[in-house]
Amino acid sequence: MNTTAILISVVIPPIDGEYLYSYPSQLPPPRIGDRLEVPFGRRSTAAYVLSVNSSREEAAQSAMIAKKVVLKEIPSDADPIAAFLPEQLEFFEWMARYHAEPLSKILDLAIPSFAEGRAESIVELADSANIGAKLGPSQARLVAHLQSVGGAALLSELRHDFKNVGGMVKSLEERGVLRRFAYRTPSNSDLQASNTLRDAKLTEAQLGATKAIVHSIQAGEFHSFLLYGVTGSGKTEVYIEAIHAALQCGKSSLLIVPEIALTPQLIQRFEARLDTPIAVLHSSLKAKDRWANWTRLLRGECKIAIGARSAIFAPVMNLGLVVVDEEHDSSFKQGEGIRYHGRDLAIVRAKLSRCPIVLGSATPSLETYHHAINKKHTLLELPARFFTSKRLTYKIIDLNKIKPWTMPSKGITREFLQVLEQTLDRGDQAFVLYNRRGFATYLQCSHCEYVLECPHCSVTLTYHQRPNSLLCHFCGYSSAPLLVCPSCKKTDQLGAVDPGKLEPLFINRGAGTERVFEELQTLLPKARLGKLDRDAVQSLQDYTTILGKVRSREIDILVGTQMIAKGHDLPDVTLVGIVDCDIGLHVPDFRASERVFQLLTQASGRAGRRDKQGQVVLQTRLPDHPSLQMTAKEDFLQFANVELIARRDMGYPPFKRLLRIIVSAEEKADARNNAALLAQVAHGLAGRHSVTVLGPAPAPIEKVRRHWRYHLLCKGDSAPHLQAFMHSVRSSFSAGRNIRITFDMDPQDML
DNA sequence: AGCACGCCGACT
DNA sequence: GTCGGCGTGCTC
Repeated sequence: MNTTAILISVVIPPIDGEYLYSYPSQLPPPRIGDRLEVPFGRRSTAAYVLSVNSSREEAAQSAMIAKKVVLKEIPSDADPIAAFLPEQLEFFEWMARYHAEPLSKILDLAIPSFAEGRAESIVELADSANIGAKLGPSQARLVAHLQSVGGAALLSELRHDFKNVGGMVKSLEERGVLRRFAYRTPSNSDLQASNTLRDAKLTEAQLGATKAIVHSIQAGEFHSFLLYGVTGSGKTEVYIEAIHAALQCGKSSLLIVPEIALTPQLIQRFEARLDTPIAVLHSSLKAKDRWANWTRLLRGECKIAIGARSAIFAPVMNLGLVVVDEEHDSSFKQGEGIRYHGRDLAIVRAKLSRCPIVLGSATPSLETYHHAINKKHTLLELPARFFTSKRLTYKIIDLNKIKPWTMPSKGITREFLQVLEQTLDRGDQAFVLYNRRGFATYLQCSHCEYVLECPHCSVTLTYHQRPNSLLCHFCGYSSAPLLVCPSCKKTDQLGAVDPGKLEPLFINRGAGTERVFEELQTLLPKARLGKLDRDAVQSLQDYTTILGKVRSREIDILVGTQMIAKGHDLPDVTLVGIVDCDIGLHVPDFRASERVFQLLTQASGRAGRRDKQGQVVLQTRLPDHPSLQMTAKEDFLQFANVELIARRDMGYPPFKRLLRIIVSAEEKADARNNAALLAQVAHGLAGRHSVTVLGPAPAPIEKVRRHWRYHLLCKGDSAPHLQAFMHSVRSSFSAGRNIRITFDMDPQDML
């Protein structure tokens, strides 16, 4: 045996456990955090180096020898590339434990794919001539699925819904039924330059906040701050000053913002004020650029990283400060796969890096606020509106007291319309919020009253005029408008006989932004309307463009979903009208009130910046609801206190921690039975971990992408309790092959 | 996750 | 008979 051989220990995504290899001693040894190809089974696969030639390897090797396992040697053309920093390993390991996932999967999630290699495959149906080929049942299902989604799909997406995809695609490809080719990420044009921002003088409050943060940076200790300040109170200035101070200590900073806020303007503002390169980690950057920025951080060429949720994994060296802006934003929680929370991970990262973290918000999450009250976070307040001392005026319109026939249109009351007209007459602009896309929320058969549902999900199909189609907002399924009712088989006669006389078969129920847009166009024909929602915004570029049109006054009224609630300083917008404040209040979710309050408050903040008097119109059928009342009183504290009492009484966060376990399967009975079995195991383990288990119950949205879902809700007094419990459940329950079990630690919604 | 091996049902 | 479905187990 070669005594000079180097031993390395690696993890191999997505497999659990560490694997030991010998490394050619003539090569320079790899380093912790390197990524390299290793022979594994009869193939070669990517691996991440966890440790090199330590006593750990020696011990592991003895165990291997006892088991008569011969270590494989890494080929001598191995080309290890740095992928993460050794100092990040502790953080990744923490995350692996917290979510009870293999470390290798965490690394795979955290580290961007390399520019070269590993191209995603797109699978496309070949010409219909070949589809007549004999197919097995699952192959037929795959082909049918492809047909239903327009003939092509990403291989990785198919993996989601089918098992043994690789094998099936291979054999179907050989038979000419399918084609497979490399998918190239559509390129996103680079950030465009704009004028720089002037320096702003700090207010007393800003100075005080900055001082506290800088103190912790200099001391090199963990400290968490809640920077509480309304829109325009100048939180960004505090971030910039703190980052600047970190730079002067020779330390780096990491800034996490909601995806939608990651605009060129934001980056420019930081670049203009901090004379140092910034690594932007943007999910829609070209893979090559993303990797380039990642590498700049790895090499220490950049000392500042700005990005959305996943930027929390950025290899920022010698971290001195972490900032999470709009801390309450729900986009920090990953909704699929490993459901991590960017904000919570940011706190962990700061703790492990011994540096301060700043959580900024005008409407803090109740978790964060609660921790601030209990002195876990230090509260830093920026009280004054930076640009104006004028408060907003709020007008609550109680729709219960208004006769529908007195309304100028279905959604807009006379009073709201008047205010809109006055605003336009003054030469000002308005935002109109309607937090739902499309034209009609659902379509109902006029004959049998059947409501159209997505064939894959248990949600209604939304009618969109542009393009003229039915759309599932959950899975993205779309179809042309139906002319035959699937339930009573009656045919839509409209247009066929006498267009003037007949009613359409399906009646539009409920509204969306398209509908509100149309109503406003009819009511205010002279106004120039714009629309801002997911349908209008395909990329961040579109988002910036539309807001730019508002700024340049090409748009008088902007209609949109929650997207309009976050935005920039638009001085001439003096009216924000919320067509229906109650959307989102009736969903079966304990965070509903909190989210609605945040939405209403953030939207209101768009009105009347600078020196103009701003107005907010709130149309509602629940005029006494705290979410609405406290928005109108601008009283976050009272809202938080009311809501926190309810949370405590109900045993919800922040007083208890939650773990949601979702069991899903294509067959409803499979999902139900396995959920019941899992529940038995969970109930059995609950007591000894001081966890209580509720359920199983069907998930509020029972079916998603053809999979039926049941869930369990587990409550624990502390995260470690729940974590231990989750590990036990994981190891003592193995579900059937076609059953998927998802563990959602700290779930943000229960749908 | 792949990819083997290995076992059962409906076609030449 | 055998092709091809999918269950089980291993990969340093």
